[in-house]
Amino acid sequence: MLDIKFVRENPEIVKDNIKKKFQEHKLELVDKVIELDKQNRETKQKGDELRQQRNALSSQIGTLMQSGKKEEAENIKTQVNIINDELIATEENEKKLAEEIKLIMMKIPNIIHESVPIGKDDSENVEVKRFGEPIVPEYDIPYHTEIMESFDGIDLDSARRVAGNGFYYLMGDIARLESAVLSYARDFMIGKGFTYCIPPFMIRSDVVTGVMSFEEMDAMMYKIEGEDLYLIGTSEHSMIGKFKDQILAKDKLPYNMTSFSPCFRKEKGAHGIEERGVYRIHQFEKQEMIVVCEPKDSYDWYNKMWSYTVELFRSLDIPVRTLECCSGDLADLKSKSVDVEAWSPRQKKYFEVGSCSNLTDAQSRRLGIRVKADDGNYYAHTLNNTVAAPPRMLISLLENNYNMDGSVNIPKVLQPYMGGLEKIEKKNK
RNA sequence: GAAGAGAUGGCUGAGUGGUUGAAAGCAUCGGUUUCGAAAACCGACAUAGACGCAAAUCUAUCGUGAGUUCAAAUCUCACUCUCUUCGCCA
Repeated sequence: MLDIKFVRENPEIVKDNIKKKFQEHKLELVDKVIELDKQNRETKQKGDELRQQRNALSSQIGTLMQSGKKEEAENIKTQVNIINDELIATEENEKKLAEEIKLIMMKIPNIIHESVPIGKDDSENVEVKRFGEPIVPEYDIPYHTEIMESFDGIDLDSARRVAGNGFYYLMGDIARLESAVLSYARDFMIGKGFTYCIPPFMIRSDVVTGVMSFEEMDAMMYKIEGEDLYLIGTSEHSMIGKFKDQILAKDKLPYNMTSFSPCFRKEKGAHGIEERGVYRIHQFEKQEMIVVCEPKDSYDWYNKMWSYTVELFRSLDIPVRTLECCSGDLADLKSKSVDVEAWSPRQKKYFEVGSCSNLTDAQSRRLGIRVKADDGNYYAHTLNNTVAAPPRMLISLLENNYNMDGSVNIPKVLQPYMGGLEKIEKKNK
């Protein structure tokens, strides 16, 4: 969400930004919201004047009543009643205008960073850099669920019976590997100075609408029946919600946190063949990183954050690349975003395992996350990035460490979390 | 889950219908004093919005939302949260 003042004063910048994002249908919203804002301020002004009159007359009544001049007081009361009638209509108008403005402001996208490449959709995202050699072995690599099944590590059939499609039972070494990845990722981030945090896995609707759009909410969030609670789609939701309506002390910034949570997603809509297995599911676990910082520092953090994910994957010997999100593919709240993609030697291409975003002050304005300053408070900047989402990470881990005999090597750094196990062997059945 | 008590500015805390945006204290900042500091004294000290070069002014906000009233921190209702007691439970 942009500052209405900024929109009022820089309509051309806002419109250019909308064009860069190929959302021409939203261009009209800019002039519309400026007009509504004008009306709103006029209406507010009128309301303020009426309220002023009422307040002045009311205090007169007080004085008159005390000195026992009942008749005069009654006279003024009727005057106030006339003002109040007018005020009711004005206040209704104020409310209506404020709602309309907010609705439009939520649709106007955040100003993208000047470095963001211009493009229509994800096909125009730009590869920035590759880390590690993408190796394709001379032998075939099976589909990740097949590898897991060969270790008796997954039971999708039972999961379907128990919870339906989009859930899994992980078992044995695979389940342990998932935990190992999470623990390793957690410790990795603690080593980078981040504070480990386990947040609530459910949040109230006011937090939900603060952190995402209605469309996203409908497509992602599970609601708890009979309660004003939703299952989080990512720990970012409860982690950023933690700061809702807070005025933060300057010397407490930055808040850099790494949080663990299960993530619940409806995943409305159809998906392709490559999204079978554990690639896209209704429930998965994730280690996340969240930063709330001074506006001037947000791009430093942005660069640090994605590079931490790259470093983590490289420490597991998984080749990765970074893919810059182009203007058209960038979510409205984001100023800049980069995907970290891991190499899949089976598909012979990279696939998304993490996403790092700087939302600048768009999210904090929406949620009221401010920084206390002597000369007026201002909005903090918020960023989020995936450290590791184990189900997807397992895919890349299994594929990149798969041996011809069907065994999978455990990367050195994970071995302590696996009780020293160096290799997962195929179960002969 | 049941009953009771409560929610006021950065903090403590007064305030039960009418110059109360809110006493007092603490903290913080500026000044006087001092060689310097402490103490003392004087002063400043919420947020958001409108208008304006600025100063000033006006409006809203005492957990949230609604209601009663000419007028609400103060009365009514709902919700949220906190505390106490009981119950239940990892």
